[in-house]
Amino acid sequence: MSLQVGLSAVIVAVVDGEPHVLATRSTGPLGLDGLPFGAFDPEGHRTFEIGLRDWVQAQTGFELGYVEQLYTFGDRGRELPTARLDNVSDQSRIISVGYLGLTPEATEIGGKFDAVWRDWYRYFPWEDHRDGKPDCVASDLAKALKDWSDNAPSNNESIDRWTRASLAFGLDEHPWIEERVLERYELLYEAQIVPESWRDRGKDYPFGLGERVTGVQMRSDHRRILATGMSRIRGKIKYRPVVFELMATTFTLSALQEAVEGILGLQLHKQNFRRALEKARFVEGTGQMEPATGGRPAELFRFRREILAEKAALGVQTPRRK
Amino acid sequence: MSLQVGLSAVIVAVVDGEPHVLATRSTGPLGLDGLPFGAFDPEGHRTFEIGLRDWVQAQTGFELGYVEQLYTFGDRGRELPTARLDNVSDQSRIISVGYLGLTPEATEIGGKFDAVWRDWYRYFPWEDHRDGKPDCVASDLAKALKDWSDNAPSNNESIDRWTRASLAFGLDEHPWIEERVLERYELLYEAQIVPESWRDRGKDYPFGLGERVTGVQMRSDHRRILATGMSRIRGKIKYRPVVFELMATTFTLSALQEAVEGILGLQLHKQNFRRALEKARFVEGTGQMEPATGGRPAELFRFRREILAEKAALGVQTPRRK
DNA sequence: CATATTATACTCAGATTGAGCAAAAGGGGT
DNA sequence: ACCCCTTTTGCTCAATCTGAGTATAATATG
Repeated sequence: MSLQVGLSAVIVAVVDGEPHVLATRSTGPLGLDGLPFGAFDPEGHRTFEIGLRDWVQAQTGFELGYVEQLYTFGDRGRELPTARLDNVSDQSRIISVGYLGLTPEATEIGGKFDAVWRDWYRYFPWEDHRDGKPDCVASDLAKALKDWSDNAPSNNESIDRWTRASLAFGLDEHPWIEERVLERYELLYEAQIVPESWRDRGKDYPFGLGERVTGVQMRSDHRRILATGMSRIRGKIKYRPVVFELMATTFTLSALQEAVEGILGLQLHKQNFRRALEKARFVEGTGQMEPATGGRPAELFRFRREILAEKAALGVQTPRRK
Repeated sequence: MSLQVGLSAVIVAVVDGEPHVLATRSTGPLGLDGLPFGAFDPEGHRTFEIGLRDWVQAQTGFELGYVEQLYTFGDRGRELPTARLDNVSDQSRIISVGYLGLTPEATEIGGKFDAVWRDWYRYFPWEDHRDGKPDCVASDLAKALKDWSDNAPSNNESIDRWTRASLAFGLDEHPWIEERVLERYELLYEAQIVPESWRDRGKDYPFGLGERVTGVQMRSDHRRILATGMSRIRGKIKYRPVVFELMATTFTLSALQEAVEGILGLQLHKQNFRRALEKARFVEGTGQMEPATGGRPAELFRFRREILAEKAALGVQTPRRK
């Protein structure tokens, strides 16, 4: 039997401190959002990455900068029977190679590719802890997960479910671990709290929980791929200076901090964040000032790209506030 | 055009502090070592991981424990024209999904699958820095890389080459960064120091450097996949407690340290290594003793698997000695 | 019973981290 | 001009962690 291979892309940009992803809009019968997705053409492209760049370029008009492979999804169980993916016949498609791309600017999208930038918390409202634990976690999801645990077939299973849920979502005194985005989404999928769980089995979604709680669903397994991308970037930001791929050539330290905070969904301690930046020698001041801060003008900084080569080149530290 | 998808596995075990990988022995006309490799059968297996487990089980008789996806290789440029891969016709093969598997014991291999455990430094002699920088790096490879830099077409290119080489291999005062295994291998490939570079272009290997310096080659791009696996495990060991997947249920702290040292190719500071283990509460003593240490008997410890769930569950810290 | 060998315990200075306070430099209104 | 608000930037301090070294304990060996 033959397989077709698709490429899917999680393309991230930060707009005013809010992380956005490039999403394809509401096509097909179900009218769901999706990620940019295209077939990989082994004739035309020597590598996946070249294929991806070409195809994003052709369809959205902008050039990808930083790109890394995320994961290869080959799980037949997760397929959406009703999905119609461009250029890929459902019969043979099994595999999609996910990529993460980071761009410094959310260029407006033109061309035939009907894509828009969307706040990524639209799909994952429970992931934004910048103003403390959001209500949707603290009450609605906690309750739904509790129900799921209580309705387990055995007592052991019940305990196991609640242990996993409370660890993943930072309930019952457990700390919130921001990079476990995928783990949380998969738990919600397993607990059938998220509409995809029902849709993939051809059933109607029975819950009363709205998008405010469960987030906006995506077609096929795209929300899972997005979760993988978010996990990756949240983890990587701590040990590789990848944030700078999301910034313009110059930026204020506050803007940089807001970008990191947006990605992590957490607030950071300003003074310590800056101290860590200085110690790692990631940035250097340009004499210029940015006056429109609303207070004292801020100096504009630039990323010292040389540091990527120098020594260990660790990531940005993320000292939690409070 | 259709593609075939193969699964390749980097399966690691530590024998007496020496990391080993499962290799397939010298089949085919060239008589090269390779990694276990099999076609992915989308009909028979719902996921890659299930497929991999099944097929390793069937061919070697043992059960994989910890498994994670490494990377998907789809690079046509790296293909070996003369390779003959079992069950996969060369015509259509482009993609292979690499997996990393960790097992606590190097079970002897039986069955039709002609596999052996091999010290992984056999393929990467320059990666073992447990007794300081090895000669093959300090002299032979440094010289070969210097030649490659000097023979660059332009002066800029020459500087760029040497910068990359000295950074990757820790020359000229740069520190050795153990997890950059893949980067180093790819540099040697690019610099045509490694036999694969010539073989893949259908030429004979012209150098006088022996296997003591360039390591033992593998068929197709398997040495690159192995390098990817080594990079992954060397990086991950620091932020996830994966070493324990390589240990039996009980072990002495020295054996644990030797395993980590073997993986990283570095020596660690014993006291500080233990202090870090204690602080993270990764292990707990069983009252039992291991008498055959050659000196004072050592207590046998066990991994506290609960910690995987608890809090952040960081990795083992790796305080360098000297 | 001394010696070699390995395991384990303890100490200490320097660096790093978490947290908070204080001053500086703008804008806007009165 | 002056006060108030806001944001940037500079500085301090205690608690903890890290790197490195020293000392002692428990075996086997000759």
